[in-house]
Amino acid sequence: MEPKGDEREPRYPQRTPASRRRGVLGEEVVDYVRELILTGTIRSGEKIDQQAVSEALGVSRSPIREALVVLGREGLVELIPRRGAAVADLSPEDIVDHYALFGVVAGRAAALAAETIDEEGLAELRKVHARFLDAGSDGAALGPEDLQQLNHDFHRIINLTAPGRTRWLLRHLEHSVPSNYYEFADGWNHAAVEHHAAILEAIASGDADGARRAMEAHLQASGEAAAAQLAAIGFFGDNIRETLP
Amino acid sequence: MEPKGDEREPRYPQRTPASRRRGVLGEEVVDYVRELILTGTIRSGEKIDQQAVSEALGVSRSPIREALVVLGREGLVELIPRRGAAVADLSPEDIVDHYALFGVVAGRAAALAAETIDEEGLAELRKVHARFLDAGSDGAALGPEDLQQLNHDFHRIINLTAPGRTRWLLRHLEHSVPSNYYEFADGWNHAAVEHHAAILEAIASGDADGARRAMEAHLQASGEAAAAQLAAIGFFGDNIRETLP
DNA sequence: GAAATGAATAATGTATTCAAAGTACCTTGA
DNA sequence: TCAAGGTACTTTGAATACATTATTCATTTC
Repeated sequence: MEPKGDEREPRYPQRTPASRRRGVLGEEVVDYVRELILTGTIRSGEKIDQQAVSEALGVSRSPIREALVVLGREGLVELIPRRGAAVADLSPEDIVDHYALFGVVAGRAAALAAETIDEEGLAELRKVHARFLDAGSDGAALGPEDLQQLNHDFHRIINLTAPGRTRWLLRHLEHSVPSNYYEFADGWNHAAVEHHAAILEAIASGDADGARRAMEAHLQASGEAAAAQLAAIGFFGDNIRETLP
Repeated sequence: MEPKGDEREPRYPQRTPASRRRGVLGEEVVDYVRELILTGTIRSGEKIDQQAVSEALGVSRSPIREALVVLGREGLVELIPRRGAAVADLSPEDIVDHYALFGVVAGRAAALAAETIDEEGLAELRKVHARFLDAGSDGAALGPEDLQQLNHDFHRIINLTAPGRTRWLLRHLEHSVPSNYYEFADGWNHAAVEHHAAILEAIASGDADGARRAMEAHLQASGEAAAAQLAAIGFFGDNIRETLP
């Protein structure tokens, strides 16, 4: 049977943001659509209906269009003039590649950190890492989002030593890709702790090249974890058959 | 005296593209404004009036807004909700940093090229480089835009060996920054030839790490050239005093 | 019965309109 | 003279309207 349903299939989860602050509606829409994509709610190649999104969010098509253009630039959405927008057809290799790029850029930031970080920053880095370590061993029962936050803090402290443009690029590379490993990958927690330890050690001892390599390795592993997670939630659409024997 | 003139000051050079292909007006506007910024026509911090651009190009404000959002994401324009858009306040250090990032990403591509390039690609690379070399020595009188093109081809051949996402990022990093060194920097032609020679040699001999380092060095030098050029055209606005003794 | 053509329908890109917020200017009072 | 406050004008962001192009579906023809 086919649920012909209403006028328009409610393909997009309705959402009415609490604070509808005028002037940044486009940003809200970007986040909304990005989440739909990264959670596998809409799949690779699937078309994105402007009016449907517009109705789901209760805003006009203008902010929707802005958002789609932005996501097009991010590479998460493919825009074909006069034919509309579709979720970009990214392969697992693309995700791994993305993280490799993330790695070389974050590696550069780590190398800079090894050379320029001050005592205060280093102390903070150790503190965050210690809490991260505790969580892994036994103690405090930290949820996935806590680990998420600690991981984020760790990287942020390092990246703060980098020049503005580098931080800017890192932000962009981070956003257009899933960031919730800790809910999924099982051994990830343990692996991440080890990676962070290596990065911290290299930075603390002023070993720029070591810090770079450790960070690159960390993000390469992250890339594989991310690709696996995306595959698990069906992100890769039909291509999933390509990744399974 | 103040030329109060018409209703609105024609601050922006008028332009009515020959082929006004419907469906990509936003892109045209992006290119138009980007050029205004990178040529120093509008300076750091200067406000960008939507209606003025709209009138200059003869299109409505809708595509203008889309374009400004895109340029905001590129980091060339700063968007403040409800207050409008202004040319981003980039410093010479930001430009150098941008090229350093360009360098690590292009370096990765060069390293991959050293490992994976085939005979055909290598032959083409040599061919392009040979023409580049000729231009430097004596022979064919090549204009700046020819050199520009040869330089672009050289890098494109290398980047073609890289995965899709890497090429995507390289495209973006390239676009948001000036690319017409050859009209400006005097010794640049000579320097670029040497850099390219080193890169080519490393790639040809399969020396991935050497190719990476050579490419990074090349783009670091490019960054300094670009910063100097931008300073020369007054890109940095008032901050230019910072760069002069 | 299948392919092709054409009208009806839907969706896109751009223009226009409208309300809210910002800016500038002018008055007024100390 | 200068500061504070209010009013008029601009400009922005979002919504709506419109024209054009895709797409769909039925009809026709081979």
